[in-house]
Amino acid sequence: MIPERYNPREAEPHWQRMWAQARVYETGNEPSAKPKYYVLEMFPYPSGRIHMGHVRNYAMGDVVARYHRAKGFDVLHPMGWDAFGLPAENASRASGASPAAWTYRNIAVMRGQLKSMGLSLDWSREVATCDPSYYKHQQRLFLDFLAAGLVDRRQARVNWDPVDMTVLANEQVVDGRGWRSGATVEQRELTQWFLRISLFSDELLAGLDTLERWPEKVRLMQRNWIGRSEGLSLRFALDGEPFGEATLEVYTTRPDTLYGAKFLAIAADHPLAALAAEREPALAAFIAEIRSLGTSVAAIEAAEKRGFDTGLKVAHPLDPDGLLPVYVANFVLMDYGTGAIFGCPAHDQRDLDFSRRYGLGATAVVCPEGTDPANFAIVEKAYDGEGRLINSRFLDGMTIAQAKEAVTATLEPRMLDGAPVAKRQVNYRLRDWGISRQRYWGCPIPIIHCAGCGAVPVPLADLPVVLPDDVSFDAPGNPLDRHPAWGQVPCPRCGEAARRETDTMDTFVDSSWYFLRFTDPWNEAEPTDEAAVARWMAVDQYIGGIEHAILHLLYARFFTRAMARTGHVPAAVAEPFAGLFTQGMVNHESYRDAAGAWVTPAEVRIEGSGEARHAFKLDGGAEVAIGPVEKMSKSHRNVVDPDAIIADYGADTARWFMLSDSPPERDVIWTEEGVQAAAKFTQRLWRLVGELAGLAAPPGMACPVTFGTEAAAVRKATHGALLAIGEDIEALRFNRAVSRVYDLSNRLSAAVGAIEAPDVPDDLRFAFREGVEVLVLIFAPMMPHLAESCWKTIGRDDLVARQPWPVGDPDLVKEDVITLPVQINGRKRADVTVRRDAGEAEVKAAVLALDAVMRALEGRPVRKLIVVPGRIVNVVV
RNA sequence: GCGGCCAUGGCGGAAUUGGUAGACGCGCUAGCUUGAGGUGCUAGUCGGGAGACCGGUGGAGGUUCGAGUCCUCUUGGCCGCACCA
Repeated sequence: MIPERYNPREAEPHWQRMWAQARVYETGNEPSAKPKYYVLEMFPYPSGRIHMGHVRNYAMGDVVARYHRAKGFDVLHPMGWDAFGLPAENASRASGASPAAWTYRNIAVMRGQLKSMGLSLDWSREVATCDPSYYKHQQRLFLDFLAAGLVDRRQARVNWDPVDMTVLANEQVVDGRGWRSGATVEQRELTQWFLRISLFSDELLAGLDTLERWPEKVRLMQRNWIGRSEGLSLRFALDGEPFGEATLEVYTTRPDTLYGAKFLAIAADHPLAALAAEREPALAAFIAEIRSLGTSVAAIEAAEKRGFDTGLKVAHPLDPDGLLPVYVANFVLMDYGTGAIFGCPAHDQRDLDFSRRYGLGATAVVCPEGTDPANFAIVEKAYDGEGRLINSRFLDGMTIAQAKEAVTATLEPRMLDGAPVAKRQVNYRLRDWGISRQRYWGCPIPIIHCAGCGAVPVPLADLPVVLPDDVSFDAPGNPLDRHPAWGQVPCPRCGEAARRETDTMDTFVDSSWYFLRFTDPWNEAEPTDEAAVARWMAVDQYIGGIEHAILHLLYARFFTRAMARTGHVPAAVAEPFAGLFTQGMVNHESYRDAAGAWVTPAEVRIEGSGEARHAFKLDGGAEVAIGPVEKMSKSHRNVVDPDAIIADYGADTARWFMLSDSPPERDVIWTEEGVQAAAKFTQRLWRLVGELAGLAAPPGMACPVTFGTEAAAVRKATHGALLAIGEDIEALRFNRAVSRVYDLSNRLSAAVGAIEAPDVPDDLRFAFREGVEVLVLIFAPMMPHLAESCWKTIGRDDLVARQPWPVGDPDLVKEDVITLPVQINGRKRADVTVRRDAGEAEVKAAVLALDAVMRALEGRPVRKLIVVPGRIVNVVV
């Protein structure tokens, strides 16, 4: 009988219905004796359709979820939508549909696509951040943060995106351009709401050390982003107290180089610069010029150190006779440290560049060990290495660390204008998080501005502040500002006419706590339920793209702490994500026609291979140039649509291919050959399982007492694969897990092929039953639909999705006799077969008796004989 | 500029974490089968050599009985931050 082909188009929807009916993937919050496991993939933005990156991300998460479910865990595996954001407004502007209608339509489409992937998600916990039932709680959190002092409202120079007409966080400015629009960012003064993440700088930094299951790369990026530095705040006496100012304060991490100071430099925005500019028009012009360059790409690339002498002088704190000039300089930042520095040209490259331009000199005060100070001169390159102090009076001969300590100890007790000259200070690069956005499609900030009472919180009973439906996008800027009625409300405190805050929150706020909401999404009264959070948090395995290494993950870590402080998260939950995995991208070849236009893979036919590989347009047959392999992107049109692949080959094939070959953290190249191979393998498994169904014992046969050679070999392969694949999945090495399935199917296939007699003995029939069940169960996390169909074929009438993970027996994998490689001088020259538990002496004797060893020795004596038990033997001649 | 990662057959990659380099897949070669909508099977596939054997993990050194794995230098590629005092 010719076995029928496996038809995923029929089987996949069938099993998806069966799973849904049996509600196998829904997880309640009622108490359970099982250990919990929370696996989460970064939730998608509902852009319209899922892409291959989603398929890869969710296939990985689903393997982890299904494996842990089989291992006996209570698994939480939810899904939702990061649904606020600019594209909805842009779509609205283009099509006229409201952002809400556009977003919910996209969610419906994408939910259907995710369901067609057969993911074991608990859809009963689905949330969308744009839904009032979600953002109501976010507004509550904002108000609680405000009451707890974690929110600030202040004037701030902000990054303004002139195309999107909105404020951007520092993190959203990439090379001086808006992360979304690509427009050159301008600086503007606006009143903004800030979340005071900088209060947690130290905690967020220290917490990184506890995140052992995070990639080192991500921890390092966050460490650098927080940017802790230890230094000294130093107050210089201003000569003659200009403008009534007695001192100028600078921040330095190198107080040891104080005797090398040649000048002070202040930022263009420094208050002293403004005062000096009032009496010096040329300085005012210089400041205006610096500001106009702002953070533009041109300014950063030019990177030329420029300054303007204010004419002010300060006294050197260790040399009262020495006066230093004060410059306004373009490379000094107002929002780091005190906005002022002292310049030591010999030991800082920027200071040296500046000094050389303005002829301020450079005195070396640190000399590398082993170099004669008399011959040590700084010309073009500043020296920032280790060494001993020179030209520094009482510091001479000290190491840098000793000199830092000596300067600090000398100046700390000294007073100047009623305050210590020096103060130890820790600085951070991390700034507070400006969350105000002048957009419609975001979470409204629940504040009412009253002329008499100021910024008044919306009473909790009035939440949510719901976005109005009737808005238009025919003018740039924020439609909420232009809405005739929405913003006009009475002040909750005095009852006078007042105005709603029309700014909405940065969408990164929405994604900073969704993983907490998933623990109890049904809770209408509170953002979270303490017991549910305690039960499910932390997320055991979080999976997503490396592009979120800093922003999203840092904000989520901050929110977890801020919510703990405001009573929404138990204090025991220190970190939100115990394990983090960042998966690679999905790449594809790109194609361009003769006119240079990008052509999609679906429009192309490939012929030949290697050098003779050519691509032709399906329509017309014209040859198209095969371009480099790069990230799938709309702009280069090198995208493959998951829907088309699932319709063609089935979800299991797409999932299997996404998990094959490339290690999950690395980029994978989507190829037609790869999909074909995956599709062929599904059919091969189907045929093999069909054959084994005819040869294997019925389910539940008692284990025979003894096994013959063939049956033992089958069992060895089965249990070997089972033990290995469990380790691979737990370590997220999906590519190796895939190769184990190939390997086991090859071995079972060979065993079937070796059968000669029509009567299969009982021991082998048992081994085949065990083998085929294990085979199906170990590929089930990756190809769950095929697994269900195979399970039925082998006479099981329950669901694979409900089966426990089988238990491997390590004893079956071991052999009674083992073959050890024998090296002579580190090179493999022979094999030796010994009993598994043979002692060292026995192994040595066996090795020395080998023909190959005697030949290789050629009568020379053995200098050393190393036996690594169970591994290898090395003969040193 | 500062910080980090990576380099293994024609290709994606594996290597029990210092112990037989190239598992598994793709591609390719040969043969058989099938015979028209994504076939299937068998054998081979790092290089040299008929062979025993010799060489081989970007390059050069080193540590070690033993190095793809550890150390130093070097070449190439990728990523993050970017005037942070």
